[in-house]
Amino acid sequence: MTDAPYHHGRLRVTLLAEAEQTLRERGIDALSLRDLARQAGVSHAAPRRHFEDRKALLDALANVGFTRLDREIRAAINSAGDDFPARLQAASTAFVRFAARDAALVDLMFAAKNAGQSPGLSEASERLFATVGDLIAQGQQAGALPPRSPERLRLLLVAVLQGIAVLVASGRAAPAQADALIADAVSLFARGPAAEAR
Amino acid sequence: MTDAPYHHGRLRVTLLAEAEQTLRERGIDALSLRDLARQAGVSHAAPRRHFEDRKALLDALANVGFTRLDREIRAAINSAGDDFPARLQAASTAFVRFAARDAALVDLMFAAKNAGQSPGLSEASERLFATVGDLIAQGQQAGALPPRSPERLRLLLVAVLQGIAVLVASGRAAPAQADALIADAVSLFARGPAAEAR
DNA sequence: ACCTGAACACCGTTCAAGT
DNA sequence: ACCTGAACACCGTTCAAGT
Repeated sequence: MTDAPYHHGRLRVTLLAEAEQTLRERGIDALSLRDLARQAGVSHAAPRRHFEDRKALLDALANVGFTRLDREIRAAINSAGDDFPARLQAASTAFVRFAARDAALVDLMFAAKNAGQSPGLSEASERLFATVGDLIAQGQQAGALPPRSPERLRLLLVAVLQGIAVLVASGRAAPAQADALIADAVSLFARGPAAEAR
Repeated sequence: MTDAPYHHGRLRVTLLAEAEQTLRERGIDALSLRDLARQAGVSHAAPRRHFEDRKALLDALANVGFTRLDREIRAAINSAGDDFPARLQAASTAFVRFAARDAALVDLMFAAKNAGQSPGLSEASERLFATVGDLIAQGQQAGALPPRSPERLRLLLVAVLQGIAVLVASGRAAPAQADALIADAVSLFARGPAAEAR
């Protein structure tokens, strides 16, 4: 919050931080480059230097989202001990918590239009996927998962986690239900439904 | 395509059909009320009679999406015979096919901002959820699913299906991978991973 | 290298008026 | 009941010009 004019790299960081907050509090429709510039006390054409267009800002936001989600999931896994189901549950809970807090950001991160798009974005999402892959590998080493096709297991786990997260983010599953959902997903994944009721 | 002026209910249907096509071919950013009006040969203020604002049009689109997805999944289930895994796979495949064809529409349908919103929208999505619930009930009656907590199983299945669909829609899973994903999900769900490799 | 200010085309929304 | 046309405020994007 210095009074000095925005120079160096300050504006980019400032715009991104403002955008994150606006996205969280008022949704993606309220996100305009001109408004962000106004908030930053800068002319409406200034953001252009740091984000080529609106889409570039959105990509950068999704990027930040993937990086932060990856960090939070890693932290959750690392503080969950050695037990595989416990680690899986910790990762799932971190994902759901993230989705509940930043629902609009999750929309952005998994939007279809970001298919094979910007390399920076796919790089960030691939780091998250790699973290899930590591978790799968650990589960297989611990004998908690079948030893075949880690790639397919990884995709399936990502699908389950993302599916639960979106259900929570869109309000179709209440936070209370989310815990039960996670528990079911974990037991399904780590031991199969056979362990649950057969 | 009559030459008569747009009256009666024709304009609403026309606008919706145009919007569906634009959404599919050019994405949600290309969807503007003014442009739709232009395509329909009508003044830019005319759509207002049928859609109060842009959000109302988007809600209607999501509504159409849920209704159509439900219909396609029902059809797939009904033509898949009596075997539960076969029905589950047919439903999953129909979902993925829908997502691959209408990726942007799927984004819209499961967007976070449609939380507890318009009653019409939640009604349409609940019909889809009910179809999944029926499938779960069939699976339990056939003894292919554990007899407890059908509600939780339903939510979990919706999460898995939606997760796979979004992975496909966003290009993070190739159509070829989607089949393997579905097969894994089906075997995980219908028999547990224990049946796969243990 | 970074930002400003004017300009352009486009948009959503509103409203008095037409048929 | 449904549509038109003008109007308003806002937006993304471009570009010559400033520091």
